[in-house]
Amino acid sequence: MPLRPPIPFNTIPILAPLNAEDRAAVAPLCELRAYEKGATLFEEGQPALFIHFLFVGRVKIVKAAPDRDLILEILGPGEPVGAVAVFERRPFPATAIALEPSGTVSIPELEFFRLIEKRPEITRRLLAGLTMRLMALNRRLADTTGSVEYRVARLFSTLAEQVGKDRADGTFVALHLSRQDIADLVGTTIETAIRVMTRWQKQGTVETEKDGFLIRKMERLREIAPSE
Amino acid sequence: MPLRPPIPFNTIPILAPLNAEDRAAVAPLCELRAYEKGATLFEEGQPALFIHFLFVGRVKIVKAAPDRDLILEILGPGEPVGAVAVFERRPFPATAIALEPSGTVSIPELEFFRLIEKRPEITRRLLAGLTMRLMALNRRLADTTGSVEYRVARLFSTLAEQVGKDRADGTFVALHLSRQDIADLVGTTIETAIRVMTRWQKQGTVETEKDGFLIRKMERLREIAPSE
DNA sequence: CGCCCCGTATGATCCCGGTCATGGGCCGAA
DNA sequence: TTCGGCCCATGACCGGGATCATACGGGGCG
Repeated sequence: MPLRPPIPFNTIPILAPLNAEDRAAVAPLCELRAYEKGATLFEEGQPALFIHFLFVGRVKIVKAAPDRDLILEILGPGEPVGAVAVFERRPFPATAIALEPSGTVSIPELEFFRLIEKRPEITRRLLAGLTMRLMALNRRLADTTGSVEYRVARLFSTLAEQVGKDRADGTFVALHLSRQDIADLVGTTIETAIRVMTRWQKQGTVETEKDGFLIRKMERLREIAPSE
Repeated sequence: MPLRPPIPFNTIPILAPLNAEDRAAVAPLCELRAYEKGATLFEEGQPALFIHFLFVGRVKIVKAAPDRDLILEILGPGEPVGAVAVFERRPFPATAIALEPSGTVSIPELEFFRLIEKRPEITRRLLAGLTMRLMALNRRLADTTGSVEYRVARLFSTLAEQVGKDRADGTFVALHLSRQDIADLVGTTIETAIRVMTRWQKQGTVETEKDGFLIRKMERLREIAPSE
């Protein structure tokens, strides 16, 4: 039962990068669908004719096992449901069932791909959006790993490459960051940031000066292991 | 200086999903380029004519600031360099400079998009690959947050929805997982996993049976806070 | 039967880092 | 000048979890 209210593009990250014009082109293809708890969105083996994006609710992906079903994943709002199968033109490899009352934006794959072949801009924007999100996520993942000391060390290595000015006694970073700033940048508390900085101060690795930092022993910074 | 040796598709996640046929189609467009330390890949404002993928080395993205350059990011092997600008058909918004001797796979954007318009399969595979990686990353990010107890609680909630069989005394999960398995699933050590399980055993939340687990107090599991 | 391996269990210890409290130096405003 | 704020520094303490060591029970197997 196709409906015609506005499509919630912004709650669907994959479609969010589309501009107004693209959206106007895509919108007529979209159906908004509602599923009750326990309803089946699609079943394993069916041809993947629709790209579904979940915008409210929760859906489980299950694979029928010999004795009992096996849940592969549980998807929430914003996530694509079965999109990979659609893109790869394969039948759905598993079954999707609503765990709660759920709503999807569903697009017939045939028309969707016909559209993006006619309007390559859309492809480009989809690729751009996905690429950006991937890079952002990668960064977030990398930045939350490792010990605090490791993260601060990476921060200063980066700063050195950025505004680093080589001097006789080391590399000077002409940037006044408060301990609080450092703590925020690496995601810790001010006390821990202070402790790291004073430790480095004492061992002559990095010194805090009036209007910046002097990195005396860059090697020392690079030697610090993630320890995780 | 275009070279013709094999393209390292597998070190470039965005291109990795392409199959042999696609690769054969894409390969002739690719140039392998080498940059010395300090060399410029492209400069801010230039039209984005090439998609670059870094397969060895390290590249910084800098934006010229009034006094000093500002490093926006540092990219490593496998990452696209300036791809978003290419996809969106905009001039490069910043400059890319090799921090180390680096190598890229570079593809002329015009020919690349001409190719994928001729072979929509490639688009589909690119979209599928990106979507899969995004979903995987999202999951990893979500699953590394919170205390161990919280993560184990989530694991069992999920299992309950999966193979949960309601009984008079609770929900039975007919799945024999060793403590080691549990530890691996939530990313901790075996001892910590054991401690959580014995704690729950004692307080009658989850009991380990011969060939599965009996969840006696599902509410208790849901009450456990992330604590982070 | 005895031996050994594997999985489970538990205690001791240690480290990292967050929280709380306290104190000192510097500076601008009253 | 004095007072209140802000930033830096330091110590005490605690909790989560990793690591190490040890112990116990149940099988398979020579």
